[in-house]
Amino acid sequence: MEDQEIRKAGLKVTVPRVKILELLEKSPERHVSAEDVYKMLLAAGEDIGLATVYRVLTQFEAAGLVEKHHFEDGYSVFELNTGKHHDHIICVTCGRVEEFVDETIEKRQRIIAEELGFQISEHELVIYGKCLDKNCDCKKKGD
Amino acid sequence: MEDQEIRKAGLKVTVPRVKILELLEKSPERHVSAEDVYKMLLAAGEDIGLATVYRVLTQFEAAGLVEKHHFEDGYSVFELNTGKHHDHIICVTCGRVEEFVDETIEKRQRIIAEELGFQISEHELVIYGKCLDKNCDCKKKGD
DNA sequence: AAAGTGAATGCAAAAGCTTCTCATCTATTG
DNA sequence: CAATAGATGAGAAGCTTTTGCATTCACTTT
Ligand SMILES: [Mn+2]
Ligand SMILES: [Mn+2]
Ligand SMILES: [Zn+2]
Ligand SMILES: [Zn+2]
Repeated sequence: MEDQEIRKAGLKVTVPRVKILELLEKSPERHVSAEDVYKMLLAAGEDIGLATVYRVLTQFEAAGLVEKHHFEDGYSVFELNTGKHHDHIICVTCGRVEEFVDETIEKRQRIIAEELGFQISEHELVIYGKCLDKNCDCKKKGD
Repeated sequence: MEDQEIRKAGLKVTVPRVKILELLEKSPERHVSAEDVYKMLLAAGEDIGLATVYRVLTQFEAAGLVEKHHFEDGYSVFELNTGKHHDHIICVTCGRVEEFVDETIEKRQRIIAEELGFQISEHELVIYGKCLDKNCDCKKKGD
């Protein structure tokens, strides 16, 4: 299943690549760091080096299988590329990440780029805030 | 002149702090990395350590005198805080940075945060593209 | 099915950016 | 001008990410 995607990317179908892609597809958390992936693999009993995780994620990104983001923390996070662009809003308290798309914002960006004489290649919009959800983990002080 | 701003921030008025603030005010490039600041100081004959540059910039940020951004390059850039929020569009070819504000985008963000149950603390929007300006440095192949 | 070949892997080392430690120095106050 | 809390520079250390290299592996060819 994943095999075809990997092959299509011009990469050999190896255990690390299959496991990493599976993990990205099945992980409960869509947005994971290389370290996260590495630890999850370890926990799952896989013996895959951190360098390989970085290499594979980078190759997957180049192949368009995953996307890399820089949420202001000092490290990168990866997520499966769904083919549909979206932006992010992150809770600075609990780290929860929600995704959204707003066509008005997207359109305004195209207009702005046009006005300023730029040909857009991509953009990154991240909103930071506190989630007000009373059921969120970050509200449960004593559990 | 800068002295008052530094004092107001609760910091002692020292040579490194004054020089760094002056540099940020006078630099032709608004968006500079810590390394940039360090090298410009060196070039100006000032003997200020890189660690001090980082410390001072961090303190200035905490005091609201400067802002820090993470344009996807792996390092941080700083700029004088004008008090007016703005976003950025960057040429991936020449690195030129333009600033813009779009009230429609700002408003939509507030609505989205509201809908998703977040209380916004800040946001960062960066558009990447190629500048089409024929007079831009990145178009002058043979000069 | 076995061999051959280039690609992929794991580990350790190194790189790049940023922060920390600590001995020395300095701005500020009285 | 002495006293003192705070600031500095140099280098060590910290973190994330990349790289070098010997070994292993996937895929093709016999
Ligand atoms: Mn996402
Ligand atoms: Mn700016
Ligand atoms: Zn968007
Ligand atoms: Zn904005």
